[in-house]
Amino acid sequence: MKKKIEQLIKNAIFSAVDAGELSLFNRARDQFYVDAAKDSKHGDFASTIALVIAKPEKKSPHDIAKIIIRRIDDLDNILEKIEIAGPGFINFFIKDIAERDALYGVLNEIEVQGANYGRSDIGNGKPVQIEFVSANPTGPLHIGHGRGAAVGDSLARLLSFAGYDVKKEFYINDFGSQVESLGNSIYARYALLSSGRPHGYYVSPPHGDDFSSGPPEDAPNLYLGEYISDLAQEFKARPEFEKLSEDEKKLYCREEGIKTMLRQIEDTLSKFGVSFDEWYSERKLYDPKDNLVRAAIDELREKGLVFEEGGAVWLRTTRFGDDKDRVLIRNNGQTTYFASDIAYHRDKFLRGFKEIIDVWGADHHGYIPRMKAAIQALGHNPDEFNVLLVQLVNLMREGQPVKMSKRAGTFVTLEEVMDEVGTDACRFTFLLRRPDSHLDFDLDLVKSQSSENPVYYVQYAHARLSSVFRQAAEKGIALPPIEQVNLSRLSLPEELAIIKRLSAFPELVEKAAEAKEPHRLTYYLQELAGELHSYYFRHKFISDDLELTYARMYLVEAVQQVIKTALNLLGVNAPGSM
RNA sequence: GCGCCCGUAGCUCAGGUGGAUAGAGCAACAGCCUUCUAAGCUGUGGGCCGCAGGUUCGAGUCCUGCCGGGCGCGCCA
Repeated sequence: MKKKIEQLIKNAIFSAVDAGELSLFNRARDQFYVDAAKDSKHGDFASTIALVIAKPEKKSPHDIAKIIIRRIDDLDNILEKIEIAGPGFINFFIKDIAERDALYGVLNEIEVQGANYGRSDIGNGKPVQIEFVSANPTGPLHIGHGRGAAVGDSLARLLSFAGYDVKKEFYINDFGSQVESLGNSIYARYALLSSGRPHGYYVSPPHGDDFSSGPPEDAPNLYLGEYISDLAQEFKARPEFEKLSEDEKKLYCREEGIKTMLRQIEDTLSKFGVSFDEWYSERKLYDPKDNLVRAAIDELREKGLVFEEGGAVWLRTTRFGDDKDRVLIRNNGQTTYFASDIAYHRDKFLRGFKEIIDVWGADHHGYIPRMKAAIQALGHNPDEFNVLLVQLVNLMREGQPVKMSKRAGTFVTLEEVMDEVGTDACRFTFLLRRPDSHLDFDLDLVKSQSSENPVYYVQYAHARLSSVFRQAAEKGIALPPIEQVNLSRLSLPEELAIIKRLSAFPELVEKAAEAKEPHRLTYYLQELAGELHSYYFRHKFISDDLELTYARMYLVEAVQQVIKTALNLLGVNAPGSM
């Protein structure tokens, strides 16, 4: 219906241009600023086109509106009337019959397309890669990773539904000092276990088992979490481990530590409903046979963007808007994290992705300019590389923030949070707000208020409808094919309003995908669920009036389908009963 | 000091790329289970959109300055 209105305006403008009443300027435009009117006094659809083009046309909006209206050719006879209102809004009133026919058509569409209703091809098969979580394999995932996982995974689902060819990737930082520390930490614990200290503490902490005051002074770079001593004890129990030399044991601690942590991370994410197409190891970038870091630096060098100073090798990122130039190779010969990242992102493009999305913690935002600069230095359009910032989560308990430090070993893991509040509530809560807004996640609140949690409100709508269908089945109601159902029995304002909302779903998907904002879906879901609950309370769906019953069954079936589809895009379950 | 993000109801936040009278949940108060699930529904109150200018037909939305909060500014990752 909206498309039809747009077409009418377009034709009217073109006709006016041909007649010389409007300038050619507007022919180039493909937007006609049509929107569903918020207030029914303003009709069904409203266009601001006259206001928008008033300036370049050098005419008053009112005059332009008059010209357009005069030239609108309502071939399908769908318009009741057109009005000019306010400063120059053009309000379209659709004939009742025409509007209702269009709405019933939506129910048909949903019935036919099922789970594919809302699917779009705006992505046009464009290969997009989205990298998220990418936590260091030096400890368990925490709640911040959970938020990144929920946002990244949901965005991937959304983009895929909108027609993009999406691949999800996890970047493993298994090279450099972080994993070195992991290995050392485990080995140190092991050494202490072997020296007869039963708990394997590196030093005796001043307050018993409590590391919340920070790492011991004589071992500032060690991870102190309980999982470290767990790993040490686990390795110590392995026969193959005890046979190794001390040097080999250190290596073993690092390598097996990484492996074990990665396995844990993968398990947690899988439990969270998140899987990846690719786990990309940083070590791969240093593979001697095709040293990608060297290749990346060489490429940049050939472009004359690399220079040496103070014994270090630099990239001239200031050429592309960065504050200062950045080091690629330190004067001790070691490459920087930045160098790895450049090689990694270069490889992403080499693998054929046309757009790259990175989901980062907001505390890394200062890193964006240099990365954008690097992308340009490699000869790419900076728009092909987008960073989505996810604000860190404040984990609360009883209204008090839970202080967490990986080093000190005091943190609540994502796994624990999931077990406490449930994965559905967890994911939905993360997607309730814009990713870049701060989020207080109070465990006790989410737990105790679980019955008032928006996720249950939405899921309940779905479950409730399942229950209705069970009732209908019990009563022996067999739904005839939709062509044989008199949908025009759906005439209540709330029924038409619900269908209208259903009809808005495909556009919502497209807009949310374009804006990369999955949280719009959660808002839509709450609104739709609200309308459904209200409708349910006021009207019986199953009644002696079979014709009406059939029509309503198709309506609520469509509602259930859209709820299910949208929940699925969020990675949240749509239960049949609760 | 410089840079980025944020400031909307008592609280937590939406506000679709500038549109008509700024919304929702929670909290508060008053009601609704002989009815397909009360994890639900109905109603009420609540606002200087941080402040001050600017851009234009029109600003919560865009620009500038200030105030207040968060984060970042390494040859760390």
